[in-house]
Amino acid sequence: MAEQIAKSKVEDAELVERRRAQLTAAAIATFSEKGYHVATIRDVAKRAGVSIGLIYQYVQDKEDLLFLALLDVLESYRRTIPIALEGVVDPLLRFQVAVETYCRVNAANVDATVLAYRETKSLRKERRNIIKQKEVETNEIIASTVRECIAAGYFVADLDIEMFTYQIVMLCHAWALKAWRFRSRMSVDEYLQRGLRLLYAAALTARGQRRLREASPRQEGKEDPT
Amino acid sequence: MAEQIAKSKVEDAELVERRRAQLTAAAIATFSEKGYHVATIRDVAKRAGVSIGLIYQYVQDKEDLLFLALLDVLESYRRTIPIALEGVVDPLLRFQVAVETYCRVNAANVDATVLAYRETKSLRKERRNIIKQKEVETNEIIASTVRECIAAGYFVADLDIEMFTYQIVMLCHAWALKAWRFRSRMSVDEYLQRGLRLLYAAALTARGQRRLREASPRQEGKEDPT
Amino acid sequence: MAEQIAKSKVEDAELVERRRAQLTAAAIATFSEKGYHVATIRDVAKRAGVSIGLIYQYVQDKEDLLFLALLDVLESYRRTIPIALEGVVDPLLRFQVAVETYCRVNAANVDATVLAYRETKSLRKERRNIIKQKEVETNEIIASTVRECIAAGYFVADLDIEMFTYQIVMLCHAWALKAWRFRSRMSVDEYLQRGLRLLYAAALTARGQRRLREASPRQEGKEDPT
Amino acid sequence: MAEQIAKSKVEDAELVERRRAQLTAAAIATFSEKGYHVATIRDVAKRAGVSIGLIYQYVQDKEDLLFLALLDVLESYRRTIPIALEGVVDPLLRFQVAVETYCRVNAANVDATVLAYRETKSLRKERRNIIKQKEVETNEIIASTVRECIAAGYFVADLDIEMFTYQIVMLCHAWALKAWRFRSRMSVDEYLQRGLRLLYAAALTARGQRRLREASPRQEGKEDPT
DNA sequence: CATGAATGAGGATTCATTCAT
DNA sequence: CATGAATGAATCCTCATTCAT
Repeated sequence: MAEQIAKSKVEDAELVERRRAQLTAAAIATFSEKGYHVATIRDVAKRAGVSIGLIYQYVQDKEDLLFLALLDVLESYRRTIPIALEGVVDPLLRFQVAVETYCRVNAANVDATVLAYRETKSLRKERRNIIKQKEVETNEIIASTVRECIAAGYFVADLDIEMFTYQIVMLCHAWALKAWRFRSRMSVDEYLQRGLRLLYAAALTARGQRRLREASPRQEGKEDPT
Repeated sequence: MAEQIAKSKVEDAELVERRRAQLTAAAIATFSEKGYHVATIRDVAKRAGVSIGLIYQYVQDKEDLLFLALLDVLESYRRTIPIALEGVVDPLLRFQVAVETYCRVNAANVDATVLAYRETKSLRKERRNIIKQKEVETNEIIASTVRECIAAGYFVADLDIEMFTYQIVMLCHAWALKAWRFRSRMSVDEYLQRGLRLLYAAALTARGQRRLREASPRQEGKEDPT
Repeated sequence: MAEQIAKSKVEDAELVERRRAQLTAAAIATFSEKGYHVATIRDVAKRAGVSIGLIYQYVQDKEDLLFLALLDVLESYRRTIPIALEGVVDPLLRFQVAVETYCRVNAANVDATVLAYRETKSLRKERRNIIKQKEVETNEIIASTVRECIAAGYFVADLDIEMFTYQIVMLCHAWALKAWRFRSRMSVDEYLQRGLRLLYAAALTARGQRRLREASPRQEGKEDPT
Repeated sequence: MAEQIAKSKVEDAELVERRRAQLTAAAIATFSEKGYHVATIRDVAKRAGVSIGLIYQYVQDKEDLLFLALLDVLESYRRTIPIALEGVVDPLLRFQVAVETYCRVNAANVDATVLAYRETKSLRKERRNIIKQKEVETNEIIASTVRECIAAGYFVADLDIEMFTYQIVMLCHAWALKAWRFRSRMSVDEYLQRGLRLLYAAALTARGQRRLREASPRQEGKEDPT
């Protein structure tokens, strides 16, 4: 959580929570739009509909705002993916749901993802590491579904799990990073399918392929888990 | 070239060339280290070993410096890859050399690549588009080797060329973007081999696999072409 | 008023009014002393006893300060002359009071008048025109008293009103512009009397001359209306 | 002369003369157009068609250029009026020719006159005094024709010579200073006639009036002496 | 003599942060 | 708690002046 780091001058914990959420949202929007350094505290205050002074009661400095913003993005993965996975038991399905959810959350927050790539370096080392740690944890959620698939014999036993997971993650990020190339020509879902098909080639066993064919129809029946 | 955009107050073309190169190098180093907005013109001047005023004789403003820096990175691909490909005829080898070169140039300029991801947005639209265009052109170099491999029957005929190329490119970029994760645990070459192996699975035909096995020994025998 | 043009970042209208007056006074003093371009914002801030940043909360840029300064001078005529004219009914007296007041306000703000002559050109065209317009309006106040004198038969019917008014105005301005010549040798009042005597020759009818002789004693009895 | 003040690094006196004239012309044009402080040495160099370095071989600093420019304007009166007066013997005619010439030179150099009003203060005191002295001398030329007119009985014996002369001078200057008001509505000659008519009222004796009527036809026959 | 590249002090302006209300 | 006026350090950029060629 953010509270470990940033101290607030306000006592009322519930209010702090609410205000911080408000400020974080404004920060993400503002920083994404203008970039962290170009955006001013005034901009954030205006967007949040509060005064400049108010901000400094819940946050120590401008960097806190950036930290809160970046943290929020990473948190949303941790919150969303497990929820989407609930009740899904088949390993291949779990893998698919995890990836799809990750990709969609990402697609729904393109600005925030780009922000993370642009401005993580603007944080002081200590906090940068926290962000990196969060990212590793998120990747781990996907990596674990990969491992399950191997255990279930859907993915080849000698799969390079680390690289495979990273390529999946980069595939999702690329949608945000290179949005200008893809967005006009295909939907996220289409993008993801085309990207995954290539990666499946390296991972799926014969059994996995069979499972995939059976599972596929289900895809259409499933509602957007975001 | 950069000259289409940035006008200099100095006449002597050869001097302009030299000074700009000097400034570009200093800009890449400085902006990479501190970030574009945090770095000051003074920083760049100091690094280049020149006065502040000198900079403004060759460049209109700070953004020009960023533009020059980003352009330089993209240009280095265009310069280097074709040179590395010279004399290489076998399509699969050409693909490999192109990718390796791309990856190595990238690895040799990690800072610059990261800079491109962070700061392209800091350019005004017009210039941002020039940068994007250059990137597309670079990707096209790789894409063309992919097409050659398909024509030669090394890669499957129904390969999703666009996605495949993009995944290759992102694989290379990821080395720079996520250096903190990989660099301590493997070399670039190892990284690239592991990453490529996954992607080859989707691309190689049986014939391509055979060709790859024959070609592989070459890898070890060949010197770094960068 | 100035508000039509310059926007302030501060809301409180009353405070804006007060601060602007403070800044305008400092600007007039500073710019008059050093000249607009030589004077620095720091100089103005110091003179006003405020911080540099404070200035930029009430003014958009340095030129705003100049505009405010020049406007203020012109405004002071519009404020002062009508007040001095209050209750004065005789046309010739009205003319005299108007001219004297104009001349005294001018003499009390020699610096500002000189500033206007020196720096009006430093304003961007739009604003320069506003200044010119104000000047025309001020002249018109005097011109109207001239017309009254003609109507009353004090001034000759075929008087070249425009030129006459302009010469009056220039006479007053010259006190400021050529202060170095006159100031050591005579008082403003004396200067004005000597200058007016020449111009009266062209304007007064016989009846006007008679009226002037009667009115003159009043001069001594009247207090300085500035 | 200017040489008393500004020292040149170049020996050849004739060349210095020529170069200075060239630079002075460029300085007047540039400073008039942009104002002394806004204009750059580069601007002047460009206008003169020489290098920046060249300027510093004939002039010590930027202020020298301003001094040279202002001096040149004043000089042109001293050169031109006596020439125009050559051969003119009648005092009233001499007065008229002097004033007309003054006014026309002034009108032909409106920019320079305005420049003098704007930037004389930008000179260091010592030089400012030289400029003032020149102005006094120029006025003296006109004042002397006034005195001649009094001696000849054309002007009233108790004429306030100083004020009268000054009003004449200001009348001429006003054409330059308030060009925006008059220029579109009348010619310089018309302007001068209308202005003079008012002032004549204070100066002319009955005899002077007669002389003026006789002399007037001359006006049309005389060519522009500028 | 002439050139113009190089220098760097100096000025306008911005904006994170504080604090009195 | 909330506000927003006030502060001033810090930055980009300009331009007079120098000096090597």
